Amino acid sequence: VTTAPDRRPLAFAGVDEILATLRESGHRVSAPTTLVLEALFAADGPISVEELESAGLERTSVYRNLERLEALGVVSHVHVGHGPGLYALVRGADREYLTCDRCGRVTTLDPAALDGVRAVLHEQFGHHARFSHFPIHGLCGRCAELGDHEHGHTHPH
Amino acid sequence: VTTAPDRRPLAFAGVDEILATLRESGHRVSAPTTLVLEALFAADGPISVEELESAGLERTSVYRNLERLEALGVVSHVHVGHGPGLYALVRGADREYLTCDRCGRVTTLDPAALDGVRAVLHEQFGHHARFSHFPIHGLCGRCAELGDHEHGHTHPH
DNA sequence: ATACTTGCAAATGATTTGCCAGTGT
DNA sequence: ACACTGGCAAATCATTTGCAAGTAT
Repeated sequence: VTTAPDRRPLAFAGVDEILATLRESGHRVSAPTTLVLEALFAADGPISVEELESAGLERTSVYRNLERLEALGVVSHVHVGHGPGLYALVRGADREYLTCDRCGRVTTLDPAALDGVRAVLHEQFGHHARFSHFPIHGLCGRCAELGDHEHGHTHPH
Repeated sequence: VTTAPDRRPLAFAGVDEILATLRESGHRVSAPTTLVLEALFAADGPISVEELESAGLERTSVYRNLERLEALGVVSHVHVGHGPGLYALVRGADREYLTCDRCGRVTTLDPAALDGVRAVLHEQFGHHARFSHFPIHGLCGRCAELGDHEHGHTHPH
């Protein structure tokens, strides 16, 4: 990744805080920038560029703002199944994800919640697992109960 | 050519066994089909369509054969990082994968090897994890030792 | 003989890039 | 003013699809 200036935990209570921080850091704030942040702030989980577009934005502009905000550590994205990337605000620390291949639900977790899993993987394979960019896939409890039969998978192909 | 008496569904010792099984099941075997299977058989891990093409095949034909073979349970594919899908022969049971975001190495595991991880996830979240189609990402021991510094990631973006 | 496959071209979907006009500071 | 940003078109990349011609059984 490219530059990484000030690594302070861009945490905040609202979009205004982020905008102020950005300006103070010498970054420009345009209408799309504000709208993207507001949409991300309003969302209760990672959302797609398509959803951001519906806020009345140009797709390219959304991508460029997300890219910029991600480089600044304000935004991050996850790859869920075969779908497009899903973006979310980085609130304090990186979040990690669990997703269901059948119902598509994405569960956001505090990294500490997966320390147990990480420990097992490190012990067994010396692997340092991270589930913030590529989540843990599988079936959530509810969907698993509906039988292991073939149903309307969200992740075919 | 060996005779493989005990294996289950479409397990086998060589490409000839697979071809025979396919024909017996009423499927057609063409040159591309044979070449794709031979390339997959020769590979020691999941490989890309690009690599299969270098065996002198049409890209579209490779995709269609893989799709067909996958539907028959003979082939499966994994999504590693941001790269293209990687295909491998299904030898007996599904394999699961671990991959390093920095060096790109893909480690193939017997599903049982991840039962410990699966147990923790099931206990904590009621989640039934599967790492056969979407592997566990992170850093392998070797790459992690090289420091958590920013280097040549294979999974930027 | 006939249904299934191939090969090539064109379509799709997600994301990126080029370029020039517009604008935040 | 001037560098950074937005908008729009065109380019990539991986993968899929349409269709005419070829072929396995």
